[in-house]
Amino acid sequence: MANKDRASTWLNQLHAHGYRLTTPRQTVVEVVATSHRILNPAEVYGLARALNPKIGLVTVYRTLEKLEELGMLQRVHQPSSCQGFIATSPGHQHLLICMHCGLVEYFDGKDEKLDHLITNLAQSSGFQIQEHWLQFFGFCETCLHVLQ
Amino acid sequence: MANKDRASTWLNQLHAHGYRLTTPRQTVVEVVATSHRILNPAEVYGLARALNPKIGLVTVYRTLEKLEELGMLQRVHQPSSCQGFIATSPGHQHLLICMHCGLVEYFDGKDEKLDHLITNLAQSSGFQIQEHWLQFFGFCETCLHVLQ
DNA sequence: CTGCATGCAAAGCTTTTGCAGGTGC
DNA sequence: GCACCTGCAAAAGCTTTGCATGCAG
Repeated sequence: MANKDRASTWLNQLHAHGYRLTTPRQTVVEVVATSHRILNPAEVYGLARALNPKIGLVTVYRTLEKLEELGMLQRVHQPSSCQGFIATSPGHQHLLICMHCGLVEYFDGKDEKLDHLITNLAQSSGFQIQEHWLQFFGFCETCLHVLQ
Repeated sequence: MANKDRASTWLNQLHAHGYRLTTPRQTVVEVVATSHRILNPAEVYGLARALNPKIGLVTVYRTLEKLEELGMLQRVHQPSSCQGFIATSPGHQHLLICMHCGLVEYFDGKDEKLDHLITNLAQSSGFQIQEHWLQFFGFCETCLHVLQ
């Protein structure tokens, strides 16, 4: 799905959940649905203001909150910060994150070995395991060149 | 290693790095070196004050910062918060974390399959992968009973 | 027209910084 | 005794809340 389509899909979903389609919401959705990079609220605000100078930071926070609740956005924790957002991807996807520019690549987490590890861990520890994080951090090709 | 020993080991290491062994530092080390649970700065402060009522929150922050720099403590990100600290464990250890009480179990992350996955990912994405997080979240046996 | 949504301002938290006094070594 | 360390107070960030106005449906 092209990221432009993602924006309109998200707007439809917001509408389907009874939320009004206001200009500020459309702006925030436009920004985050089309981004390949992790964005924090301040970055979203900056990009949104370029499209719609009247938008307020508070609206950005409130819109991100809704998009996260509805499962379109996920919050991403990184070594340097934990207020980043990126579009979710269908299926259980793991992330490969550029520590310099925040570029995200998804990869499929379906892994028998991991399932097996979870079963073993649960058995040996007595924990009931609910979720897991598998994330890789590095530098993307573009940033590798820049950092040389 | 018993956790009591860990506290004195850490104090020795602090001393070896030229840091003075003050009462507030000893208190903070005592608290975090003996904890099996993830603690955030406010929790460390609370526990430290029970041992030494005069201690200041600022000193807690500054001591945690040093212990992290020297590699004795690691910062742990969780779905609910990202300001938790727990003792590091020798070797590359992954974490199993109780989402209710913060109890941590370490398990060895040495995994050929994971190394293989990293190699493949680096190749297909062009990323230079620097680090990864593999963490499991669930409920420990004790909390499972409490939550029933 | 009705009520949800917005944006400003202010409050609330957590974390960091400045500085005078205290204390390991 | 000197330099590092501490704790208070204040500043600095970031996020949330209150409220009057605005606008989607």
